[in-house]
Amino acid sequence: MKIATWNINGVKARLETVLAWLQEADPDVACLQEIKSIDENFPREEIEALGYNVETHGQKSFNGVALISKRPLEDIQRGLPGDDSDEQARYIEATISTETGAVRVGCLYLPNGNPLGTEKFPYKLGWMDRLIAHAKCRLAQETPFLMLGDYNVIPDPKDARNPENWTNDALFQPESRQKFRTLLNLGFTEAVRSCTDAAETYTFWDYQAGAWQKNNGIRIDHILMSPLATDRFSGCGIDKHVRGWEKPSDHVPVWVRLAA
DNA sequence: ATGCCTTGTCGCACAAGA
Repeated sequence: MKIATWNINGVKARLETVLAWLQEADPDVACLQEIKSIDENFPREEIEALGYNVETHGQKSFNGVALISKRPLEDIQRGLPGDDSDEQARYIEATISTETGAVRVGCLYLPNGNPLGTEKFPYKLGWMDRLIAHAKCRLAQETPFLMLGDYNVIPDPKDARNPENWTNDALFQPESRQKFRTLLNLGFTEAVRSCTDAAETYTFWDYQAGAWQKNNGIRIDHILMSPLATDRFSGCGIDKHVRGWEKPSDHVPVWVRLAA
């Protein structure tokens, strides 16, 4: 079973690219972020035509997440618990049943948090606290659980080509990295770093200043697996070549493979 | 560098991203 995550930066502008990638990569489940669409405008028929079920949690203009799966998506949960006043569409979760049991999959778009010194950074940290609380809840349950998405956190200096350029950025603040470690230390395995220690392993390259051509990237899209999910983990990858396609997103897909 | 691109918006410049 192949489960992927990708921040597509706008489903309207990226539909042809998304369809091309789905046909090439053939994931069983895909978590999409930054759909930038309300649910009613999401191009569900085009994706259903490739054999997928589609569930969205969108909003106007910004943010928005979607879960697509060849198998049915059950027990859909929209929004991250812990703050009823939060109107930003950044989380959707569902259960997928397989021949060997169910997996619970959370698709997340963690707040960017920039610029520092505004209300955006405490919103990011508060959202991470809510994610930690929710993850504890899921770890206490029997179903294998994965959280995939755009975490907007550079975990380590080696996860940036030029870490010194990020010292005043919300993605690389000590508080952001600390909370990411707290989340991991609940008992999750981070898929990509469990596969490779290779330097220059990135998932995002800015559109500006030739970042892609210079390989000036960062690694901010992550897949966290609960112990029961990790037991079934058999491999992972980053579809870096997609960044070189026409009209690319600034992020590329990241995926894991689980037994059955 | 408050810059550089890209997307979406009841557009004709601006907000937001990272």
